[in-house]
Amino acid sequence: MRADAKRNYDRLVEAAREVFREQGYDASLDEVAKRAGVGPGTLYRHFPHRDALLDAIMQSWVQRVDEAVEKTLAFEGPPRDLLLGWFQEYVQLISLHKGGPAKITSAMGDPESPIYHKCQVLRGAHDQVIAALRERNALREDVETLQVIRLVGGVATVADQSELDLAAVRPLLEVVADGLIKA
Amino acid sequence: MRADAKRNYDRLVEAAREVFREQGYDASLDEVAKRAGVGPGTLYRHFPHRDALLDAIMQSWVQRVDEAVEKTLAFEGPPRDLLLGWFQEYVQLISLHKGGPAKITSAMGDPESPIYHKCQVLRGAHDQVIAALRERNALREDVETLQVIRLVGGVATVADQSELDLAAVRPLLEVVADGLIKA
DNA sequence: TGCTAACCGGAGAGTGTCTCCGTATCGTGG
DNA sequence: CCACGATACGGAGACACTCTCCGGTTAGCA
Repeated sequence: MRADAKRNYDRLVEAAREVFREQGYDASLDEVAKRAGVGPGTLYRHFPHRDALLDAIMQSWVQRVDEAVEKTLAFEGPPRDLLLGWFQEYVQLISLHKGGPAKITSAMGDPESPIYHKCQVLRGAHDQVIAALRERNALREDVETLQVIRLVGGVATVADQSELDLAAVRPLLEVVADGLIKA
Repeated sequence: MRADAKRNYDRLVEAAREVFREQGYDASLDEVAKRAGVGPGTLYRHFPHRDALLDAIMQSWVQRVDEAVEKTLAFEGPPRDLLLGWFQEYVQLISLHKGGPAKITSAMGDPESPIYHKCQVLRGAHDQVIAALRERNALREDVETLQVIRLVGGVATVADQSELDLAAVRPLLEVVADGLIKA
């Protein structure tokens, strides 16, 4: 890759991160190009479609996801609180910009999605947390990872679209957690 | 209202119902106008924005919602099954076309939304079902109607966006119901 | 039948997406 | 150090969608 190409690539990712955070995932891509100081042609050569840009942005997630999992697994309290804590981390992770939760949650179960592979990191994270709870025999037996992801993703999506704050989201997550924890 | 105006109004609503069902709530409004056999100007005079069209479409809901509530309240079995049955009715009601669940769920808590008042019918329906369960002392005390709506709306939204069938949605609703029913 | 308020619908401005291709730049091999 | 080919740049523009404005038309009443 030529030096100028790499420079523009990096600028575009950075600009996209900014614009998406400010205006949501529906923001104009020309705006992204403009802010990166390049023409639209350059943007579309590097990133054939919107999702490719999202994919690049999500690179930096991996580390943060790992940290969140580690923190969760180190938790010593009751299983319900562990699960609840993880849910809150997860909701924050996927709520980086407007439209994110919906995008990610639906990509999670769609191997055709351009960001499917990135989402598998999140799925693996869930697997680890769920496995830890199973070890303590705290979880209902018939639930699958994908179901948990969809439940929490649903809450995050609603929260995103209704612009709910953490205080409003928490009781929703509690209900989900209570429904998952063994009675 | 002049006869020709009413005729066009009705045609537009019917066309919108068709187009939204086929292509989702994001479909082109010019397409709706074309299918109704009128110009875009006529469409936008009758319906200043997309939501106004949705509002008109939702007119026919009221009756169906009432029927669903009645059916639910007549149910004699255990509270969990009553709640689950209602959830399924509700998800079907708001999943008339792609994008519907998200739209409705976020409008539910936003008095500024053009379809807010229509949504209050749905809210009233939830209130009735929840009141019935409270009477049986079957529900957790600290939950509010809006929270229940958001939880089920979240599941419906995810189902809509991931194109899940009823079989995939049911276990998700079960978790929510279990989290709401008194232990 | 004739009048007028109400309605119709197409042209077009504004915005966003995405492509094509002439031009500019990089970086290597001579 | 320079020249040249490969690579990348970016703006013009085709296309799609939303929404408005206004000249022409029509319904319905007197």
